[in-house]
Amino acid sequence: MILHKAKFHTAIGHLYYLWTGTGNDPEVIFLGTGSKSLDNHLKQIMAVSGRAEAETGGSFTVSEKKSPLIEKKLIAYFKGAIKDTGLKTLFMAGSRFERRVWDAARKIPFGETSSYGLIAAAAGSPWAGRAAGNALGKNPVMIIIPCHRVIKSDGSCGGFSAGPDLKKKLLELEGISYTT
DNA sequence: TGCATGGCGCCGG
DNA sequence: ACCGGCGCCATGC
Repeated sequence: MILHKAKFHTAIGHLYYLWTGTGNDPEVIFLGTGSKSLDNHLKQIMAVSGRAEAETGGSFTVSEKKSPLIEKKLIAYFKGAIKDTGLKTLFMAGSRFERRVWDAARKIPFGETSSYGLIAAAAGSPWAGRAAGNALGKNPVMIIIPCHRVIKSDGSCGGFSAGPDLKKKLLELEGISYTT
């Protein structure tokens, strides 16, 4: 399996991503704000695959390569031209619970918010709001899975792995403001 | 197996 | 409104 990694500049700063597939039909494996976070995710993938490799014999090669389509969609999103990137994702790490949480968060529409408790319930564990927060902190594809739309049940903003300021910025792009 | 660690939630003071 | 405490739950070491 071939994994591509690349970096580009956007309205919210540099973004680093990892992807696979073809130019017309890319699958995003990771999207984040730091090269370090990308490398960490790559490590997790290797750790997970190390176990799978024993059975399948499969392996990876990683190379630097851009995806014009991925970059175009994200830039259009930041410009406000589209409300959904429509990009495909591929989870190569993460527990069952984490994947369920990510899938639940993906369904939150542009301009709307949900809460950690509600996401936990949607993931099948109604009282696991805290754990849902942990899982969202490991969201491998920010923006594509809009975990920034998950806020605290009391209406306050809550945390964000890439920094609370960026969370507010992403929400403001959708007409939701946190002046405080 | 146990224990600490979180992007939480709720109730008191 | 702002805390502190306590309960909650999935992970990692």
